Amino acid sequence: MVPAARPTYAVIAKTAGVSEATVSRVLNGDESVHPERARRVQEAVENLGYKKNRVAAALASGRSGLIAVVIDDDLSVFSDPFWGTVTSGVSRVLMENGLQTVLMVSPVGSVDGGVAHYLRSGEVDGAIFFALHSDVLITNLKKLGLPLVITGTPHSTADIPFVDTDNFGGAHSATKYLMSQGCKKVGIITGDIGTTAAKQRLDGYLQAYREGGHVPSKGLICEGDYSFESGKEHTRELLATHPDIDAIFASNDLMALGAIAVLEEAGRSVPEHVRVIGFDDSLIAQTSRPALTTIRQDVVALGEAAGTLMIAQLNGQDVEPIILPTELVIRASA
Amino acid sequence: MVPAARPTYAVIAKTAGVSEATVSRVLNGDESVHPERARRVQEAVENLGYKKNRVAAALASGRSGLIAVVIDDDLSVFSDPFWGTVTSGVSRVLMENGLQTVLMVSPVGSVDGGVAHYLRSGEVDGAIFFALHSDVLITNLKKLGLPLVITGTPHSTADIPFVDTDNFGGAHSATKYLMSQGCKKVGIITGDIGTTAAKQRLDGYLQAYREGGHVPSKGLICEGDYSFESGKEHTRELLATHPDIDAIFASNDLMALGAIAVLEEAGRSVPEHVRVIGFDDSLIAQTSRPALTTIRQDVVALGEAAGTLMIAQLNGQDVEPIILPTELVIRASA
DNA sequence: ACTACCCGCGAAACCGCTTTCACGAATCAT
DNA sequence: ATGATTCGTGAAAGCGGTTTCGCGGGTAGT
Repeated sequence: MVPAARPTYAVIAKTAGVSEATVSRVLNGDESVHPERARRVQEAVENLGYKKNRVAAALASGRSGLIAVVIDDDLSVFSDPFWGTVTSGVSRVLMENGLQTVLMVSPVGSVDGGVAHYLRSGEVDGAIFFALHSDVLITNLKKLGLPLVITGTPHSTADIPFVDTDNFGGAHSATKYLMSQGCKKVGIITGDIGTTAAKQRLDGYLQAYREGGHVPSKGLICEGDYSFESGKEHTRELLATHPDIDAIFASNDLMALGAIAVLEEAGRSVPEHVRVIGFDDSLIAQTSRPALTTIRQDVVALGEAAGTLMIAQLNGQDVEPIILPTELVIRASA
Repeated sequence: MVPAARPTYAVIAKTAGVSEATVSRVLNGDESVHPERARRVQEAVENLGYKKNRVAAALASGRSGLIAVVIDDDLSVFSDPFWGTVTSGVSRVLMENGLQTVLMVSPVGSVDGGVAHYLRSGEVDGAIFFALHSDVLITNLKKLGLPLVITGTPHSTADIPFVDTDNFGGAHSATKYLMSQGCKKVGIITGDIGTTAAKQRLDGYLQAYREGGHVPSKGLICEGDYSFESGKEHTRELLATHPDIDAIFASNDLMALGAIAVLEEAGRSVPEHVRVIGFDDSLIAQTSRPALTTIRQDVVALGEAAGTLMIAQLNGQDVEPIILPTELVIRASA
């Protein structure tokens, strides 16, 4: 026996004794259908176990119900739990709203690459991008009228909706805290300065420094790349140029661990001689020894915010960027 | 000026001077079209910048070009980079084959939940599942004829294609190695025994023990849950019941770090007094101090294998499970 | 030379849902 | 009472491809 083919509007309409148009109205929440007939349709749907064919609906309506999440695989997709976590937050919110998440892990650089084509082709109703080095693709897509959300602050704030962690505030409070603990020479290891997040964290650090009435010597600022190795390397550098350094603020936890490793190798104990503070509050912050003092950012919430912003746009609402607060988590390293 | 609407078959056909049917043939690689006409079509496609509407194609052909990746968010989706990494591997392979990845992060338990419905509704051409506690949903879906791939070994090996790391082999070689270093009392902290991976790793450990001519005392086997805390807890337990323990094999790196933390707190240095070995070779294995000796599994490859298996099925090929080898990575902890 | 095939190609049906349009009935204003 | 609106509803035209079916012409078989 062939499994009963999935029912279509035709049979729903017949068993409910209405037209297909009415079925469509009921199933799309059109209020203008007489309650009694609506009930009959609902009933037929129940009894037949009807499930709408989204593909057909998509073709007819021009809305696919798919949202692309675009991740540039140039950078640290692998091994960095950050993106996966954000994405799951996004996905959950979208699902609750009847939308599906289409994952695109691909080099995004080119404005004419496969991704760009795909997005332009109208098969998705919107796209959520993860921090990019360049905005050209974005502004380009924006012209198409495709709803967009950026996770991370875009370079040009050309009114593209975005969500981000309060990088500036987090870095500011980290630095402030170090100073309040009596540190005089606070080094910073930034992330790739091409990213706005790294830039903002640097700015927060500088601002805190200024508020303390000082200006950090140029040499206290190192540009890292978020990797463990770069944390180690720049800590060695800092140690060489500033033997009297008494604190290091690393722009992520991984580099902070690198810093701690080098410091202890060099016989400086953490936090007694040098305090170290990270950023993210990722898993490794909790498991390292000494446990890492760090700035917590809520990554799942970031994803959810991105999803929310997308939904809002699809509903035609005006949207404002969302900046999520950070929290200083004091553990053993500072 | 309105942006030129995307061209359809109608205009391609007209400019190429052929019928829409022929356009379709050319665009789907049907060999039976006269080369000359095919060329004309290709040309028209080029000139007009035509891009096929996948939604329409999906409706007409019944193939959506979408593959679902289903992740049960009951377990450790957040904070565990594993799933994200596998997924990116999957995504890349699928993309190379013109397929898109639809992410579904959702409680999967129920056979009638939203996910099950979605999969049944024929909007995806296949589904890739991540390790589940139960197989009922799977066998259920299999009846539908939906191509399936499981990442992780299913409980019933009811010929569902799956990909997995060689858990048994990895655990076996880890334990063997510890013994070869002279360890006599090797404890194991397993993962949740409800998962086949945890079970297999335990089996590998037991097998190695047996080959060494001994049988581990019951008390040397602890069931953890892959968390840092559980690594700590069970290590305390082991220390209490077996003060003379000289090695611990943890079923993942995170628990291994927990073990090290407790051991050093208790004054046992690693690896001098107690050797510790983990599983995964995740980022934390490299950054911990002492750096963790561990069993490496290639997580990206796992995802790629899953993608490959899916493609093979879609092409109607017979598929065999894929088991990826592991590698012992010797660092400082053992 | 005549029938039997095969091959390349176009016409048209079709996939299942959405949406426009127009119609008849009911409601309202004058 | 009459014309103007409004309202619920169904018929039908898409949405943009895919695929079946059959036709005409060329090739092969006898």
